[in-house]
Amino acid sequence: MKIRPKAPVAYVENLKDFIGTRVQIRGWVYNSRSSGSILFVLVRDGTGIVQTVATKNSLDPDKFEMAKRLTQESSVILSGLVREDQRAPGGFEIELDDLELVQMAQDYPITPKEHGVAFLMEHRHLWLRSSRQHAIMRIRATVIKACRDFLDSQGFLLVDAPILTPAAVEGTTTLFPVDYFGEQAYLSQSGQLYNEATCLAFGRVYCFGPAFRAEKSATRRHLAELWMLEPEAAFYHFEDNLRLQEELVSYVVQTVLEKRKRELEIIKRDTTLLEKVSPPFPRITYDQALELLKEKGLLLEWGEDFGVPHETAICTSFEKPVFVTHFPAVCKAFYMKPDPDRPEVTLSADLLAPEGYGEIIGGSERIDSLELLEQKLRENNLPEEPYRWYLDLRRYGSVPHSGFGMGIERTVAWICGLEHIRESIPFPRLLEKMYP
RNA sequence: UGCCUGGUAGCUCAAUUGGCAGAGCAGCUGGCUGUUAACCAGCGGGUUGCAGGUUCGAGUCCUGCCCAGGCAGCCA
Repeated sequence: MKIRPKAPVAYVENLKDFIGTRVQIRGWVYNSRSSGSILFVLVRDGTGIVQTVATKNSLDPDKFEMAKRLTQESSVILSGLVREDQRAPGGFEIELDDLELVQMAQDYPITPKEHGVAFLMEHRHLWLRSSRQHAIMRIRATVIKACRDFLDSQGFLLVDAPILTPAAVEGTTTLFPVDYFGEQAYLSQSGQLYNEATCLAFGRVYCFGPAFRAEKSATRRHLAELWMLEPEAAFYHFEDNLRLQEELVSYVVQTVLEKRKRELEIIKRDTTLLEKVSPPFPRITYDQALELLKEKGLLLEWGEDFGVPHETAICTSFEKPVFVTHFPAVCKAFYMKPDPDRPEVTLSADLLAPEGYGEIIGGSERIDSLELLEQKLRENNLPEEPYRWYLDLRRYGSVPHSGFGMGIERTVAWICGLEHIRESIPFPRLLEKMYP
């Protein structure tokens, strides 16, 4: 048996820097093909997949025998010479001269053939090892980084909101209750109200974290646990808010197109429409949206909120994301500021992503008048006591301010062209389903 | 919660009018020195979701239940 020196560890994504060098790769067997005296083992190391080739001449006989018996997803540490080879998928190949088995996997459930959604979801912890899921998770990471880079560069400060929030302030049907030292608490649905406090402290802020919705929604665009980016800015009016949104979304999309070209190819995303995402975005008012829907045969009474078919009809009428503005106060939250020229509508806007993806952002200018906010609480039958701190914000140096919440998973689903939101997050929490 | 579709081998599916439950992949054994979801030969693998009913005979028809997927409702 030949004694070989230890080679430096390389990662598949950097192999081009190691052509002609002997390296060590640590990873998992993705697939293998044997042809008697020559053997091809595809190995993934988390950064990519590389084809390794072993022959009876290149590898000791006992290691060659072991290589032949390697099963899918067995963990290995291997070394060999890196070289370019057009016959290898990815263009690089490693000629094996050493191989160490870490653990032999047995009967890996996800085979290289097709599988149904239910089976894959049941094995989500293993499904994440596939190329497609790798591509989506890398794009998700880029979306999040782009959001933060953009806001940081615009002078926004990351100030996080609490996840555990005190007893019922609004209806409790859509909240997850938790026991908080014997007191009833709830998982946060949104950081928005706390953002208003930090925005009056720091000027321009955002929070980024999970939000929890206990709604009985079992659709392809709902999650019980989702991640939200929520900027809030003092002295921002309605118009400033929309401009920030279209600049943010455009930056995120263009960054993904630039940095995740390969991943978009792996998931076969047609990027024609994504390339058009740049400011300004088209805008229609709620009233105009009703007209548009009427033309398409979808009748809606003034004051009714859109259902999924309505959102789909509106967003497929535009090539870019579209703002629907000035929603009736009756179908929006109590804190949204009424339009001074027309108090029955609010200075609110939803941003609908194209290609049928629908709402990815909801936002508004907030009520800054103490009297009006107190009146809205009464109109909505909300108790004043839990809102004492929130009312304080209008008592001590109140200013016009605006903000919005962007759903990360819906944004990722749109950018990746996913059929269902469940692929946009590592471990989706769907209606009454929490495994794995 | 309602409607629609489905549940057959570890996975993806087939099984004509109610008439012997089958294929590919995965696994195992063997073969092959450039494979590309490799290929070739062979082997093992089944409570047809569960319970009941109709029938000489049920994977197939009927009833109930369970589970899954899709659509909708709901949805700061």
